[in-house]
Amino acid sequence: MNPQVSVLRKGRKLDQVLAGAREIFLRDGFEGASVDDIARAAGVSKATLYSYFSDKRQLFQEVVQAECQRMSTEIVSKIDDTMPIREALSAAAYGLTKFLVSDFSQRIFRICVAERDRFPELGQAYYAAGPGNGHQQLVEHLAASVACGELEIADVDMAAYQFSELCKARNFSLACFGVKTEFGESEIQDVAEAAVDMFMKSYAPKQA
Amino acid sequence: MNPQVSVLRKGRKLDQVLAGAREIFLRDGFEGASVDDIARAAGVSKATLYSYFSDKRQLFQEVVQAECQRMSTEIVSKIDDTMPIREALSAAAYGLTKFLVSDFSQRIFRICVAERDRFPELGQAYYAAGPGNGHQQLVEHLAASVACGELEIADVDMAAYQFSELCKARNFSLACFGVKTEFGESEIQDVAEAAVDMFMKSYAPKQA
DNA sequence: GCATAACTGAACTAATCAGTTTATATTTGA
DNA sequence: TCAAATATAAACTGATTAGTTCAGTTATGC
Repeated sequence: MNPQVSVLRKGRKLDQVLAGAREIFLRDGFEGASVDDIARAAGVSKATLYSYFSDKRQLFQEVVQAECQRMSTEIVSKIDDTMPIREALSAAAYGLTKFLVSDFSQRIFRICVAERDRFPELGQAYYAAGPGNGHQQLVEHLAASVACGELEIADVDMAAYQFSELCKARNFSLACFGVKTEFGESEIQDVAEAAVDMFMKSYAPKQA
Repeated sequence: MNPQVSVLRKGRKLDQVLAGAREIFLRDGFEGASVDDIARAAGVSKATLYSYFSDKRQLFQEVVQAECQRMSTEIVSKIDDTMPIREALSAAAYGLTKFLVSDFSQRIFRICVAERDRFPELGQAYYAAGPGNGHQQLVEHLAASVACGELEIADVDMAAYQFSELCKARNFSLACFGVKTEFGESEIQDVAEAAVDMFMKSYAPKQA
């Protein structure tokens, strides 16, 4: 709703603190990050840091919330309504497949998963801003394509889940478990194309 | 290779220690678990614990390795060759969909992801014993079905990845992020059926 | 230029936790 | 039965870290 709702003290170094915290939390996670490290990375004294935030927890939440907002707006800004469905899906599949194995996305994912017990609301907020949001967008596009006869889908909601899940085929698990961390263009394209192929074979009306 | 290769001192309380460690690590993760807690849960003194294991790390590795073996043999034991492909896939899809959102599987997954930096080889071992192993099994089955004309698949490897990924649709992400933790039978069945439907539409030859 | 708010650095507290030590007790097996 | 192996409880070390305090410094607005 309101992007700047936080009631943080204003002050010269607030942005520095947030930037430093973002860097260290993203690198080390919540438990792994030490407040001294954050203060050092931010170029700020610990006392200053604690004048903005009541504790480590609050600082962490503020950082992750900001990241969620960043991502959410970035994802939404990339949607294109004018293409025919296959092209639109190809573009979406490629973007998603690539994003899912990116270092940034993997780090955020790991933090959310790792801190699920300590911050139950964190994963939920991330889900809503990221995957949940994307899912909604996709459902709307699919429904529109069904309405104009481009697609034939009994359960649009499930189809949307399947689509995004297909973009995780092979690469995502490998990345999650650290079996493979770098992916070439073709490894991303292959998965994206296979996802679109499968999706279209299932849900595009056959011209008999 | 060798299931009992570990060179641990033998002694009366070894099994107790492992059981206690399993319980606490599974509950609290590596960093979250305290050795005192483990000793208490095992009904053993800390000194005894440290007479078996040189440090917390080694104890953790031993526990996770044992869990991987347990799971791997359990999964392999459930495979059935005699069914027609659609039924076999339905059975596999249901089993996998259910397993993926189980408390146990989610906990192991979270630990592997959370401790990726501290134990890079942990996620890799788990992947090999679990998802990787399952993938191999599936590839073989699919290849056999292709050979006898039941299926028509250009890229069997990719198809297998797609199949197991489809079983994660909707539920898995929700569980991962803690948005939803309990799933009813029908929520599992729906996903499994949708996975098989999509898979068959893509890869079962049309009887024209 | 000066009062005020913001910031610094460094030392300090209090808690947690991995791993060790020691003196004592229990189990086992021969 | 007795000696060796194994286990115990509890106190201790040493390291790390969140959060506080405070005397002194720097920047800002008026």
